[in-house]
Amino acid sequence: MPRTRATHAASAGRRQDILLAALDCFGRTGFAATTMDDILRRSGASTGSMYHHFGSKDELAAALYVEALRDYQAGFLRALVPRVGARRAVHVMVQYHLDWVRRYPDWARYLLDMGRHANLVSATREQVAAMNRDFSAEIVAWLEPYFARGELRRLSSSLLYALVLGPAQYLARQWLDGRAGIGLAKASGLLADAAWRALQPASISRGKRGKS
Amino acid sequence: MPRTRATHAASAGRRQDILLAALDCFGRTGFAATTMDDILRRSGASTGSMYHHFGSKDELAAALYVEALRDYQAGFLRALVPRVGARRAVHVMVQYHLDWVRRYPDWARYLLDMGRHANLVSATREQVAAMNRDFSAEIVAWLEPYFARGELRRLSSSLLYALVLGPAQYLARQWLDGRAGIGLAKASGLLADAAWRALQPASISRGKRGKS
Amino acid sequence: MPRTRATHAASAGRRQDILLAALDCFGRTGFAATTMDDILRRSGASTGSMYHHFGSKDELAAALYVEALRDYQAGFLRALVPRVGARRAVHVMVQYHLDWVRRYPDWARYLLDMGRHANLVSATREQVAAMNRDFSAEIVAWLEPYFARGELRRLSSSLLYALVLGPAQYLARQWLDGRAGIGLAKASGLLADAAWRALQPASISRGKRGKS
Amino acid sequence: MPRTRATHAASAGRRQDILLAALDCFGRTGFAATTMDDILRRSGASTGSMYHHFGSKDELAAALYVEALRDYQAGFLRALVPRVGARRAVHVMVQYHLDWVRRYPDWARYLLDMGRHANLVSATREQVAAMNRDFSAEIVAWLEPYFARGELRRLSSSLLYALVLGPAQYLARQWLDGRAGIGLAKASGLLADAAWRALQPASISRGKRGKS
DNA sequence: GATGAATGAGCATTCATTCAT
DNA sequence: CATGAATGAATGCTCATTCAT
Repeated sequence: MPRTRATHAASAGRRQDILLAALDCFGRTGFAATTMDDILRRSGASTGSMYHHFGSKDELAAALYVEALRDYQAGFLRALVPRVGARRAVHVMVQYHLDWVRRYPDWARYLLDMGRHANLVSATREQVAAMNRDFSAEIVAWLEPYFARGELRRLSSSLLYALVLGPAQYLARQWLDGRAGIGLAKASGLLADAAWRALQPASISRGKRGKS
Repeated sequence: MPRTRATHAASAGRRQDILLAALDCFGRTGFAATTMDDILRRSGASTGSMYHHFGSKDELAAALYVEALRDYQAGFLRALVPRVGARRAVHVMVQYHLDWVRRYPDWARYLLDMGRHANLVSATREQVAAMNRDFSAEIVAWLEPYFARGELRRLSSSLLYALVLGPAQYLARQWLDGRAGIGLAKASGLLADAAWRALQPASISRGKRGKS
Repeated sequence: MPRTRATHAASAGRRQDILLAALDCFGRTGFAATTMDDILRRSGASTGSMYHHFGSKDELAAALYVEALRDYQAGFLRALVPRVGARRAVHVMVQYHLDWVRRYPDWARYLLDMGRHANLVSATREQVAAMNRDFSAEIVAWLEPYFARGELRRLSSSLLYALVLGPAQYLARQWLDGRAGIGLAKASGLLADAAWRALQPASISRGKRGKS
Repeated sequence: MPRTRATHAASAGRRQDILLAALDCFGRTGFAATTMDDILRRSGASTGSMYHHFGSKDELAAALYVEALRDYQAGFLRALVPRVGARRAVHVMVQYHLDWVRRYPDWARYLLDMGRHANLVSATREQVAAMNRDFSAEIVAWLEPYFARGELRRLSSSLLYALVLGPAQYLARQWLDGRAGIGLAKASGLLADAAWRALQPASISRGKRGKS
């Protein structure tokens, strides 16, 4: 995960090398189109070594996915400073998201690409589901005061994320593909503001409504 | 939707059969994991026939992509009725998007999945780029009056799409994966409204701003 | 065969077009590596038309082979003017050979390439064998007077051809591959002379012989 | 002859097995008509093993070609004993050639068949060209004294080979196809003598010349 | 832990040939 | 005679994975 080397001892090197090589390859060509050989060559490891550390391509992909997700979520939760205003709260989430993508584009790309069709070994699938559950719960708990006070609309989590992260995600995808005409940092404020508006209690623009 | 241009006789059948079979397979298992044999079996065509109509797996995927994109964009532009209010204009776009996804989930899934890593033959890549360029230009032209009158914020197209379609896209992805806790039709109004709020000229919620 | 068009009526066109296209393709890439489609494209004919005229790829190749062989042999026999001196007789054969190769390089290449592994339909195989038998017989008959008079060594036909045509053939192969440092016409006299020397009755250079 | 360079351990086995199986198959049915599966079955290797050692069918064919050529040329040069009489020198070349064909008919067949249309990977093409260049240079150097003393005609190498090896080559082809009415060993002396005559300085039979 | 030769099922694609129009 | 869509067996090659050293 975002740390580049030497997690504990110096011997974690091989494992980490492989992980990073895989990240690079998957990011470049996608999971399916990447061959174990590609990863082998890029990491400098041997076939045997590779299978010693990761039992299979799927397992490797899963380990990578968990690593990425863990880092993203941990950072996210760390950013959730308590007792800020509602507007600040929304901004924090959007900006963390864009920031993380900007700082770890490879990991972001991977997380985004693997979201669907994730070839997750069933064991990992459950682990990921749990991580997402916990993550979501913590966020909701953090937001609860704002909901309770009516400062933010209480929405189903699907809608909540769609409104808060949807625009950021959309732009992030474009940016990662080199097709966004604007930097993520620059867009950050605007997108955060849009999310903030979206979460305002309902009354805002009703006046202008025609028939619809 | 995705109707073939009915080549000459009524026998556009084979080609279309293959196209639809491919759509189904790609949607189910993804491009890379789908074998030509899967498509063969599902379409009832023979290997030779398949390669007679489409030169390769990539070409087939590209043809499918263009077909999907063409239909999405054509419908989108048809929905852009002129001279409606600004609010209505924004709603139209969001709702068309969600509607299309809801009515053609297979095509939507395919378009979404192929967005990145698109194995597009270089010839097709250019065609797609041109389609997107034209499409974007028409939308911007349609919105121009609203920008001019100051009814909608004039933003770069990246940001514009991020704000308008971002949330819808986010939810659509979840829905297509069966992970959205809500129907697309039901969410439509809310997401459209959020987009509308996002595009309001800047002053709206400034009062509540702290320092940020 | 070496005539370019219109053997009889104007309708022989298609057949001849195909034949020539095949010759060209086989010569370029070899029989096995040439696809029926290559020939189709080059000849402008359609699949059906092609199979109407020639039942199969092998049959086409066989027809071509017979055509080439017939022309080569007919010309050869025509060149065998009677009652010339022994030396002249030998020269005639070598020079005809080189001349034919030089004038019909494509046909020569084909004949040379198909000599081995000839995918000849069994019917054709027999026909070719007969043609060769007759051809050989006529040559031997023509040479008989020289043998009888002791002006040329009487050798088995294998050896005879090896001595007479071997050098010419060797150079012809190189020339057809663009690897001969000399023109065929220029080499003609020298090779013919070598053949003539080779066929002299045995005594010539004995004086110089050591033990061998 | 074609012994592998015995890589390291005694286990050069697999590679050599495949090489020999390929030689056999190519010789039997020709390069194009031989399938990788044929070679697989005959060698007892697995698909993967085969492609581990040789990257492709073409590469395998090229490796085989180089092996054959190397052995032929090395043996040839070894046979060039210095300071023998001119006649003996010519005999040595012709006889080595026929001898090699007789002792390694499979390799000879392959070399002969692959001469044209050689599917040589471009890397190999250059290597082969270099081998031929060097080989030719050594032969010419060896013959130089005879040329200098006027004991042999100084000819371009194309012509030289055509005269010396042409007849032998012609007969060898027939013999390899089972169509020569005579054994190679038996023909050897006669063909060598013909080459010797051919290389004599020009004056020999001029007296008999008519007009020509 | 590391190495790399070996495995073999599976894949995209080719291509001679057939046949309905 | 001509056309070209359709056929499907066969082919070269890939690639995740195993295993002996």
